[in-house]
Amino acid sequence: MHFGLCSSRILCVRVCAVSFLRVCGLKKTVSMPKRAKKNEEAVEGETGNGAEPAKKEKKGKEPESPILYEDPPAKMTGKDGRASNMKITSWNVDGLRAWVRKNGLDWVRKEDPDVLCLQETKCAEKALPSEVTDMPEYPHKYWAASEDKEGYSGVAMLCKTEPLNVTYGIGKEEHDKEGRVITAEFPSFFLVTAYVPNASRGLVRLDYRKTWDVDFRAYLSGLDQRKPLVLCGDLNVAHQEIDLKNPKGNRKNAGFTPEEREGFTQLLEAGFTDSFRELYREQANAYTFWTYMMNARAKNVGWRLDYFLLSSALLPGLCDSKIRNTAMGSDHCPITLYLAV
Amino acid sequence: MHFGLCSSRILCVRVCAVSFLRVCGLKKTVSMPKRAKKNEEAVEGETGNGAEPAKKEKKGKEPESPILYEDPPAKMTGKDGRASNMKITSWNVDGLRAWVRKNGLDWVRKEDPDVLCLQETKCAEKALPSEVTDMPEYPHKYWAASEDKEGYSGVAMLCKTEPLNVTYGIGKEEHDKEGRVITAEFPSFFLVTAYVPNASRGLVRLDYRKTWDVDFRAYLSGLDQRKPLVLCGDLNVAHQEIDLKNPKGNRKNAGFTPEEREGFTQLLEAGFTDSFRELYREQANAYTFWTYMMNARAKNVGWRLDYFLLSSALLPGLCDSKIRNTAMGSDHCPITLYLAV
DNA sequence: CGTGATAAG
DNA sequence: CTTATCACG
Repeated sequence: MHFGLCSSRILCVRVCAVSFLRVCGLKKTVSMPKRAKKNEEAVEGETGNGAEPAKKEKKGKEPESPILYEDPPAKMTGKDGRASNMKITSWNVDGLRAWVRKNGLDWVRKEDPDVLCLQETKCAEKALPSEVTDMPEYPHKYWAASEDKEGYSGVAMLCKTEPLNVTYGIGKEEHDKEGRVITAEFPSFFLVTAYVPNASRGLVRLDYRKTWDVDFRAYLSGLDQRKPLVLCGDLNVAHQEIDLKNPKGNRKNAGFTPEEREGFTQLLEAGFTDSFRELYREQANAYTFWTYMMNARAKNVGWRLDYFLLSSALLPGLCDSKIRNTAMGSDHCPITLYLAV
Repeated sequence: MHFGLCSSRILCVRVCAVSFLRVCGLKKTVSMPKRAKKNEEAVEGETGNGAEPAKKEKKGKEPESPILYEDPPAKMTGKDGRASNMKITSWNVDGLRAWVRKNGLDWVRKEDPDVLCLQETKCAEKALPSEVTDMPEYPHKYWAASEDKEGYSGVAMLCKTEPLNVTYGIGKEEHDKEGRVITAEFPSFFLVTAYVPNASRGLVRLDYRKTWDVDFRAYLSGLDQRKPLVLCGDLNVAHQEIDLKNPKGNRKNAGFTPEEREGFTQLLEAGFTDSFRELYREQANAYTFWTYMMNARAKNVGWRLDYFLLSSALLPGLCDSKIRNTAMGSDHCPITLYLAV
């Protein structure tokens, strides 16, 4: 086989074909080492949260395999000195049944959070595997599934202690048929887990997403007036350039359009804080999602799409916000919040 | 867990749910040995064709794992003493691409027939794997695919020597849109390979099947008047009780209804001979299909659905008709005909 | 149970 | 690439 004159056209075709799958920045390589090798920068990165610090100067090619660290231990006290007494994990599992088969629950048992929030369960309640429904560690379990499309979307919340109250959706008919939001009220805060609608390939659902962003923000602000809140989940947007490997190539792709990024900015302006970015201001290469295609995860060509956002009243109790990028079982990794409440 | 009073209802539900999937005669067992163990009858069976001889007297429970033999060598001469000079293999591959992944072609290369007929290829011509389209052993390849339903039905014929002529379908518009028949003309005979329409669960397509049987028989008779023929493929019927493990339970199921069996009988009455049954009159437990469900193949709970039928003029040259029940890669096994032409 | 198609990410 | 669903067997 030879390429010759038409190689640039072939490249173009490839880029077009995959450009909405969040693989921008990836080049198909003949072979890749499965395990990333350490480099000097990697060692420096220990201060951070499972990824290298931002490079001071971008020169030449990026390394093919930015390292994925073992998490350093979490900080267990807040700014105000209080000790963490609430541990929350959020994970987009990309199909709960497949994730259970891939032993995602083993990781959960080791992590042992007080509350486990799951997104993209893609599973009707009656089809839930017994391994999950039986879990005695979490006696209080809440499920939301898509009403129309079977096996689409869906979120869950598993709690060690019983919430005061649990509600589903955001109180607007047009948004509440896809099993995207569960809100649990605890004594001192609301916990909201969300799977925000994807703008989709060709941005065919971007208009809907903009409506969602407005209504969802209003919902959160309403809650926030009653009690401070934690929002976690797959917010389906990388906020800034630092939040994805290839910002340049993805400005017109779902998850990094100006509209979606602006939506996130407005959420922050409404009084919520991106806990990870609050603690790790400069941390680059810290992602929570990698497309399954093109070996993206091995090369750490990823996106930070999963977040813990906090009401300002909870900030003094923020202990740590971790990206658990070694946990496998989905195209997203879990994130964990340590909070003193 | 306990069953108690409702166990018979549970059984009923299971039977109803699977009764059209040709699993009748199967009981779900907690564990089954993967490899069948030999028994006295099995050793006797060496005379036959990969299965035990019919039991003289049925008493008590049937063995759970009738053995699957290695084929004894084929007889290589016909009744008239001529040596076999034409070897034909027929295999319902249940998805050619999956079958290639499961190394079906390795078996084919070892078997090395002069003509290879495949059914249920479920593959458009442009999607054929190169492993098949490249095969230099078979320079003459013919493909028929379903016109409307992508990935449905489809047959193929691969030949070492070029046929005089090749035609598709049976010359009736209403039957020829599903890629079910290829006819190749060789100097001294026609070779027809067919994937006969399944009557389907609930027998929803039994009426159509009856029309098919009439028209297909007329087509074959027309050919037979010009030149003797070999018909091979998945005829989607077990002719007699000996041709499936559980005749009693399947009389109302697709593949063993009186109508389908009668269609086969009329084919024989039109002058064609079931080559396997001609040579192995009493051979029981000789099947070519086992449902993937309930470990049916390990227990040899199967059906004989694949055949070589011969015009009477070819009978003197019939050397052997073999069921290759150790070949894996599909829910059907291949069959091979040795002929002197 | 398992194949292929299709939708979705 | 990988998860779901569905039709078909």
